[in-house]
Amino acid sequence: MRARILDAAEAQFAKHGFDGVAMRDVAGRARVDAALLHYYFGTKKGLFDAVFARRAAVLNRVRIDALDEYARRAGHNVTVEGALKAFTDPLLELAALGDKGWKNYFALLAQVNNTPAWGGRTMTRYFDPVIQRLVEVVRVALPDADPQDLYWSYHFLSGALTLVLSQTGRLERLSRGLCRSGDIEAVYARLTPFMTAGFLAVCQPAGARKVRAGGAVRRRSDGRMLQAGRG
Amino acid sequence: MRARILDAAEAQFAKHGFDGVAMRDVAGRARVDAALLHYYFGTKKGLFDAVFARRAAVLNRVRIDALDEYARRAGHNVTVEGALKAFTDPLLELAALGDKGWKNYFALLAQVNNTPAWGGRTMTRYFDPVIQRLVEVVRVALPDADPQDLYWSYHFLSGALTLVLSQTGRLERLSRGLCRSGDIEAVYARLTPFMTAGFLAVCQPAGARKVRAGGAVRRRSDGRMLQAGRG
DNA sequence: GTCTATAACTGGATAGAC
DNA sequence: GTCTATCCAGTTATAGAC
Repeated sequence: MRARILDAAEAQFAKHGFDGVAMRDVAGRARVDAALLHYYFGTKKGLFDAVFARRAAVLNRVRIDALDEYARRAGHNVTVEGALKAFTDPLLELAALGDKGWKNYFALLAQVNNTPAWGGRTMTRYFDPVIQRLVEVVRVALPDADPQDLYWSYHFLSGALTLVLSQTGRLERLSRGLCRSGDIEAVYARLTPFMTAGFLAVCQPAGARKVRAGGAVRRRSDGRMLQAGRG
Repeated sequence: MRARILDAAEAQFAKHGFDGVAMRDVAGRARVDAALLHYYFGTKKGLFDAVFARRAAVLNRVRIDALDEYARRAGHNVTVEGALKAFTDPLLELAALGDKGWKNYFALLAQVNNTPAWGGRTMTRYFDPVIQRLVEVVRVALPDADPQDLYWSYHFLSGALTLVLSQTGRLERLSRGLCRSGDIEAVYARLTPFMTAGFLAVCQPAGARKVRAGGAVRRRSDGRMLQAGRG
């Protein structure tokens, strides 16, 4: 019963946000009486928090496990790519299950992650430990990286990942049907390579960085970029 | 008067989203009578659309101009980095002005971009032309790139860019004050290098791609990734 | 634990005076 | 163009029967 309410609330909050959802709607979709929601969860905010916390716990466990497992197996041979895969793959696997609940939850995360009023606080409260663990593991691969570069790089990854899972239909429209945003296989094939290259470009100290052909970048001492070659 | 209402509405919608804002609040902050909002904009949705459209027009003009200008000057020597800079720099410059209005607007964009119910449609309606132009210009640098790879890469960029501008305070908290999300100089220094590397890693056809040391990736025919070396 | 009824309030929107 | 007054639909939340 509790679960049915949480499922319905999750779907509605994911689609319309906290303020766009009426307790009545949730009760109707869950096919329970409206007063029950208050009996179980007290307030609307209580219901929302319960929705948010339920899968956060699961998500954090599988990701922390994946990161620990990867760090243990890789030892000193940790790579940026391996660390990022350990962080994102468990999430993509859940998204690929076809489970409506997880898809809704990820769409909810995308909204919260971009909600100025309280989104930052909420994401911090629930997800900081796993992200700090990710940064730790990446640091094994890039021991000389500037922490600021690592955090900014993660921030870029976070934005991309949440938008990918946000189910807005944006990509379909933009690509005129060429890409489907629910196509997790397509994300698997591209997200980690993209992000790995990004992390390396930003976080690898200048001395250790290989200069690549075409569009090589070099960091100046003040942190601004200079474009090498023809601009 | 219209402008004062739009400014107040922009700030409120940016912070709390469409459903989190009351017309009364907007009227109060704009210090005008509540009935005036309906006189000028008809409905709440009419007000929201006016807010959204106002700066979209400005943003589209400066970005299209920057892309055209860059394509003209670079000719056949277009680089991915140059194209991405032409696309993002005008936006970052507006964000760096210190103008509260633009900051609010970008936070609003971040929310809309991640709103499942109608965000995709809205972003498409207002911003598709400039993005198609970006893809066109990037294609001059990567003529053999698969369009799907380009659209996915843009999707990643879009998510990162909107989160960066979303003003949630997330980055501050995560980095324990080491980074400030409003620090546009820091974004300048990192966003383009990160995204350029990502685009090249994903969109450069395998034949033309240099294999990099450490964490090299190869695409299989089915699009899945294989990690080279120790995983 | 569950449902009925309703309190208490806030929301968008409008009619009509000036 | 602007403001007063108000309508009324929809909201969260609770009291109390069963």
